[in-house]
Amino acid sequence: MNTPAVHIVDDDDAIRDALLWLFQSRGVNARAWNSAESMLAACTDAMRGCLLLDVRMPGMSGPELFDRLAGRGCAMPVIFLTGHGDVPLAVAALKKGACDFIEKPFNDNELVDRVIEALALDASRRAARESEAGLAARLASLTAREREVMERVLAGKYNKVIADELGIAMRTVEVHRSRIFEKLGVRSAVELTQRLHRASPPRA
Amino acid sequence: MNTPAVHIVDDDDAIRDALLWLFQSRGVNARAWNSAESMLAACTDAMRGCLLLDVRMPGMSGPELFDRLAGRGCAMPVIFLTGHGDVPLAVAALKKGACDFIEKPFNDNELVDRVIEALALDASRRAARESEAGLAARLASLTAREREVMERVLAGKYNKVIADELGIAMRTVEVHRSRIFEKLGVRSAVELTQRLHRASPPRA
DNA sequence: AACGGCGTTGCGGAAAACCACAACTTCCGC
DNA sequence: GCGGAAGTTGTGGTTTTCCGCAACGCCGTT
Repeated sequence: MNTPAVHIVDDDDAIRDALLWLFQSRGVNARAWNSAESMLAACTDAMRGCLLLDVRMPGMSGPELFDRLAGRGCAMPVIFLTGHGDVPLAVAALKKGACDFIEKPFNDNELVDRVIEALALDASRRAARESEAGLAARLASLTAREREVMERVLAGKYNKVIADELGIAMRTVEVHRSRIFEKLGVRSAVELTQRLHRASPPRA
Repeated sequence: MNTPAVHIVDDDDAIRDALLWLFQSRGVNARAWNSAESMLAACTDAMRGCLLLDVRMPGMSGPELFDRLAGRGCAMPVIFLTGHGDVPLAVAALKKGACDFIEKPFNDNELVDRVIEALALDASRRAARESEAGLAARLASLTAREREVMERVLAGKYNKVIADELGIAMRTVEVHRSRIFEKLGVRSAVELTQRLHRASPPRA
């Protein structure tokens, strides 16, 4: 049901149809909405692919929809389509994380290329999140105490020190430690740190 | 000598002077060049701050200068100034890593704000590179053999296994190991992995 | 009350890491 | 050839980690 697709949002019937035809003729799955509101209502987390949004529409505008979706945690790449070359708008959109910003009239081949890029971006992002999600689930299965211990293990502290800090016996720390490793599927503190750093790379 | 500054490149004398005056009146250090070529010739790695480039200039254009500087490894954030609202150009510039793209006529306050942002970005980037450079220098001081050992330590292998793989005695591995820790200023394998991951975050 | 999850602890031992002291070889440049 | 850097190894001993086995108390559910 939720196969990756380019999700077109445009109030102009003619343009929607033309875009649908264009993408389908190129073998790209496409769906269309005639308003930002209807798309927003239909959007679920399971939706995959990318968005192709008209900037200027009656009611909710493209950028507005973009903000709403972002606020909702939607991670699909967004490409804007605009008829009037508004540079500040384009700059603002890209700085907010839009994937692309294309002026009408557009070149069919170029548009399709950009969309395919965006679809690929979504796929790779999604793959990255998958593996993160797996780790997150495992992290969630840790008990509070185990997390306290893990924190200190990651700080490179000796079990002895950790025991002192938490006011418990060394043996207890050892038990927690091995439970942590078991639950997270790693075999050493080194692997642990690497897993965590891979999952949540430091970003400014 | 190389205090952070906004480096203005514009062929129009009047605009250059106006910009210089604007920034200096706001307490922002500024320097100016009348062509991309002269700026390129004067640019050194030690130069700090940000660039404010006119897009359209006789000879080398702003975007062209941007490319050249990027190729040379210059890391200063770049803001483009353009008189003619060219959306595809703006999109291309931002996607290539430009910091901002502003249309003339610009609002003085806004321009200054953007420049200040860019200067801050440069400062923080530079700080990040500093610490990376420190680590890189230490890594460089490792001998080839030590690097071989480090690799395997980071893989979470036992000294015993490493010794087998390298065909040397366990004791030798221990010596290398402690040398590595000493040279890199860490006290455990855990700290080591964290240092390395902090310095070079994984990016797609 | 019985059961299970969680946190706790002790004992005892195997494995691994860590360390100071001491020494040998090779290779390279002065 | 001498001095030094790098790589290598051994001895002996301390410290830490890692584990299986066994057990107790608390708490919430059934």
